[in-house]
Amino acid sequence: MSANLRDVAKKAGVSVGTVSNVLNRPEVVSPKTLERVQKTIAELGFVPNGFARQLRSGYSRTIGLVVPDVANPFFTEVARGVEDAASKRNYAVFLCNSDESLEKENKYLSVLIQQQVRGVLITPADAQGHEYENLRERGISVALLDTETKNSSQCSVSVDDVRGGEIAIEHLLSLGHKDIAWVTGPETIPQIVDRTMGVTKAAKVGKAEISTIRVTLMNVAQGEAAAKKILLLKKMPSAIFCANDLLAFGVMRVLLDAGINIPEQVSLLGYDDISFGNSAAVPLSSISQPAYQLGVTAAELLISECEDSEEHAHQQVKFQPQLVMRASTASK
Amino acid sequence: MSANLRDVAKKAGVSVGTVSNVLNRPEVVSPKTLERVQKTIAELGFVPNGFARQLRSGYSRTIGLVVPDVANPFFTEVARGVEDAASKRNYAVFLCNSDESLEKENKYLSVLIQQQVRGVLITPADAQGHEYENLRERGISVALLDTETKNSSQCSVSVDDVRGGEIAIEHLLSLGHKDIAWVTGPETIPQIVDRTMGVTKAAKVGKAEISTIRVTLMNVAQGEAAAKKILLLKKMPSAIFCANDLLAFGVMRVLLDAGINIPEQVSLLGYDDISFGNSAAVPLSSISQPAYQLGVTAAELLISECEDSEEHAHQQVKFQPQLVMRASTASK
DNA sequence: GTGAAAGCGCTAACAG
DNA sequence: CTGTTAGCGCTTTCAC
Repeated sequence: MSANLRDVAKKAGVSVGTVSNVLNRPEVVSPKTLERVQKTIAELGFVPNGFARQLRSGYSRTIGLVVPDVANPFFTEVARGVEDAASKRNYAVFLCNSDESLEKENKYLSVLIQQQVRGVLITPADAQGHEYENLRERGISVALLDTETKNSSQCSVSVDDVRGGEIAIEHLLSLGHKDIAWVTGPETIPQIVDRTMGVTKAAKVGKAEISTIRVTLMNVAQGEAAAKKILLLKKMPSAIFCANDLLAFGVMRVLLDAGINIPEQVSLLGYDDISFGNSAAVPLSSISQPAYQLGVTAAELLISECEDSEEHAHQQVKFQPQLVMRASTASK
Repeated sequence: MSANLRDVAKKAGVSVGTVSNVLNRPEVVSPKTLERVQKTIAELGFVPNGFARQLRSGYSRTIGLVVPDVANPFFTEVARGVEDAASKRNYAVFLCNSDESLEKENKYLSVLIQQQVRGVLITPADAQGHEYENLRERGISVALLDTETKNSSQCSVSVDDVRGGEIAIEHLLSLGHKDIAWVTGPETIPQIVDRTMGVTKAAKVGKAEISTIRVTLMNVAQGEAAAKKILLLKKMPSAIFCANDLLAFGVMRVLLDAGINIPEQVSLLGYDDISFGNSAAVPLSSISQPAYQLGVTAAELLISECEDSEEHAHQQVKFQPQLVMRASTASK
């Protein structure tokens, strides 16, 4: 088995306390001893046992990241941001996919409690009350990711989804579109609720007519299904706005296959601006969100809360979405 | 703070040993005591401290997953597979991105040792010796992911990359292409070495001429750079084979922008068959790998090794790649 | 069937 | 500056 603190101490001819000091407060150890102990540590390939350390100190250096699905490029980017920022602060990240199911979310939360994570970054599966009191009671910090919080007793990092919905419709309106299909996901998802609110608001102002096509999952296949429904409508809309880019890709495929030109016959607008949008059959116009930055900011906020919960002031950071115009939207 | 074993014991009027028994071997506890203790546990919302438990028992229920970059859709799929399979067995997964750097890989490995993971699933950053003796010495199981191992003392789950390279060239040869550009990554990456071997082998058999364009990272931007180099060649190849789909997307973009038709003027073939290939400007022909399945299989193998290292027989699982023909390759 | 007690490996007082 | 020591919360003999 591998070496432990006592082995190092014995071999270096010092006490365990000194070795512990070398590890945790090297500045209080004399240079000579420091060097000798460090050499021994290297020789033995000693790595401190995290459990024991954490058991003693009461704190781990791990955080949990709970997202609906890392396979969605938006969340993949977010996850990379979280991971990079956490790693910079020497934290390790547990990755959990909730698949937008409350049940899976709870299961993972309980796993994370057992693993004694220091904090949790979560994109809630459900629009309702994200209190996570059971975590807080245990001293686990929680920050909301890509979701805004109403109460100011927790941190959140989000993108203004209401504004995103607005921007999208305003863009389509500016191109002369008044008859717009809104391909959207389950109303249980907070982001969907907000974007819909923005859509409705902008449509009212601009006197546009919105027909809603609701799907159960936000992926390419469901986008294809949605497009098939649109093709059956008595009157084709002149523009289609999708709640994310994956849906838009699915819609694009089916429309092109049906011989409908984009953007000549129908304008198509996505959401998330995932990097592949650029390489699509028709480069996809989209609403861009700073995904990587979102992850970085959230991780930094969470870790700062973990490390000095006294000093820490909860923040609600809100990024602004941006319209990225490519080839898939055009004047009517 | 939250309740611990002693609190439960005191409240229930029993000893800590008994509470521990309730938790771990309920069958040895008398029904009456059992019920009383369980009620107390529920009342106090007691969740055992994982550290202490693991410190004592010596084993955690966590594994580490080290991949070059989760943002690459291929590895995202793999990661989902790993996560799903691990979660089914009640393991939590640490996610680490090595960015194809040995230094980062080592840093993460040391973090994982500290976290006392039970096993590690790794796609090595470097083609050379993946022994990971320092992990094994510590009783941490290691399985290679998307990389074949030479020695039979460890598990590996991989896809036949030599064959993949061959299939690709054979496909292009069958379409009449004899002058092929091979856009590839660093030779330090095992997958690259193997695919190149397959390419070379098939080219020799088919008497094709291969010109190699090497890039440092396997992403879209580098694909664009490679395409610019190809445009400067005195003689354009009639087909381009890229070491992954991201490179191919970059190449596609630049060629289309330069007014070159795909596949009429140049055939383009990718590798990985990521799901967006379908939605690309020209639907991308590619070599498909069972990414999700790869992740699931690797996680199951690793966990089975962790749980009974006595019984466990090391396995080298090798999946076969498959040609997926779409619109980007055609007869010369 | 239950309780007492010895650590797992480490950190953080506290003495010296 | 270094050594000694008491636990962190739990599991696991070993008595009773």
